Amino acid sequence: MAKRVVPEEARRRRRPTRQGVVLSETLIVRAALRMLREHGSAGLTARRLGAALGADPSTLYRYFAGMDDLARAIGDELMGRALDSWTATGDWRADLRALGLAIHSSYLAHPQAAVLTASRVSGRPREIAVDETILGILRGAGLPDPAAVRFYQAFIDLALAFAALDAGELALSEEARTRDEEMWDTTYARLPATSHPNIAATARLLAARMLHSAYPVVLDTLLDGIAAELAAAGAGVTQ
Amino acid sequence: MAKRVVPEEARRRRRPTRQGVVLSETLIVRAALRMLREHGSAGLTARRLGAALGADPSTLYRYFAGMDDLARAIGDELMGRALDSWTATGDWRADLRALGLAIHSSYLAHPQAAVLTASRVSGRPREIAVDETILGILRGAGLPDPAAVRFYQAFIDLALAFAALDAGELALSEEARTRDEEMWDTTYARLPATSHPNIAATARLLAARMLHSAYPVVLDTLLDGIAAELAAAGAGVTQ
DNA sequence: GTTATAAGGTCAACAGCGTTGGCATAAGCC
DNA sequence: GGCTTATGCCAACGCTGTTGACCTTATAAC
Repeated sequence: MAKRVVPEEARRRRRPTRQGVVLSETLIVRAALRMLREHGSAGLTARRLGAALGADPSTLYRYFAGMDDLARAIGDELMGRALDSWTATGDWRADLRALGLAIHSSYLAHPQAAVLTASRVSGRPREIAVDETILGILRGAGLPDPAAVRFYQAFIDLALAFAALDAGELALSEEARTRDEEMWDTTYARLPATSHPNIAATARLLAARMLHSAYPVVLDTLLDGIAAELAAAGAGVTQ
Repeated sequence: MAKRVVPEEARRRRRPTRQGVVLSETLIVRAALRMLREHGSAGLTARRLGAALGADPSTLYRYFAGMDDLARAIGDELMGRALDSWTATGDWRADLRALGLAIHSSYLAHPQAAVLTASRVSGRPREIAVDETILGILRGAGLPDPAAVRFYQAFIDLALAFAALDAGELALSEEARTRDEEMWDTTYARLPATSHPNIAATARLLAARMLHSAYPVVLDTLLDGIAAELAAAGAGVTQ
């Protein structure tokens, strides 16, 4: 267990490091994002982050309980950026679609960070703001509360799950990614039609399709499902 | 890079370890699964695995290029178990649904392993067998190849993405999980209705809902989407 | 101003990690 | 029965997260 972490808003004595840097939670998180981008998801270490900030590694433990806690803070930062890049229009379907894609692309903008954080619920303020927003859209569209909650969970889990999955691919090292992409040519495309008729028949389409995320496809089917529920629930709802 | 890994089928000289254990790829993978279950996803280390097998840690590098390669082998084992537990009925919708749930639950049966592997495409034989099966069901149902490929990707990515997400929750230590669940009571349920009206209004439903996976909900909407596509194609409507 | 408090910085050390190179040995081919 | 080499073991390297002890200085109280 860490000694004691003073919450950001209660910090008063901002003593600079030996090298003159004045630390703060957001400064550390930003530096961590930069390091993740430059050195990959395994490149974020306490020592390196300390060095980049001009501070001793152990200083980080004054701000976060451990590397895991730091990861959750990074996730919240990404969630906040998604919400900031989004604006409501009042059309529930367009708003949900845009918000889902915003979350997805906010995480994919920092794939190495997303790999670390996308599958963790942080419970931090910006994540809560996103939850409130989604629920508001669904209830505002006219869904009864049980359905709103059901689709809220499906929506946010879908966005996070695909963010993690797609980020995993992007976060691979250049070398590992080309090796993965070559696998389609060297392994899948060469399977004989006798043993794997369906892969052989669609190899060309598969290779082209695998370059894109499946998230938009699945998101749209989820939105279709919500629309169907709305049509069934509210008699006389225009389409 | 590791020295040279002899593929399993080319191994001839099965020399026992000092403690009498005769190693093999599957023996190592099984032991790794056991360790993951017992010690959590951070508990799988080369040294511990070596000790559990009665072998030197470095011996593992005769079988796998590194811990990452071992993780991919573990993923393939889980995929194989999913396929083994599944039987075809000829009804595309029932078959896809059962297969998706089989993959999901095969990974969730070893959440600590799933966290490590679910977001990696292994390209190993059993994973390829699953791919071939899914494509066969979709094309057999009558989908034209482009749609079959589109839904194949959506289907497998959805299964893997939710496996990873849900496994992440299950894989938390007992302590961390109860802390996460308490967060609903201590954080979400106490948000004032003035600042977070939608969360406040549905707090009860949310707490109940969050105990289940959203995967079945999303899977069913995807199957609905496939059915709609089939109906459109069957009616002579082309995309 | 002066002084007391403790926040917030540094430093050194720990145990454990993945991984490698060198070496020993025995399994199986000729 | 000897030779080759796959496969085991050992020792070591540089790295990691984390902690406890210590120092220093910004702020609050007087």
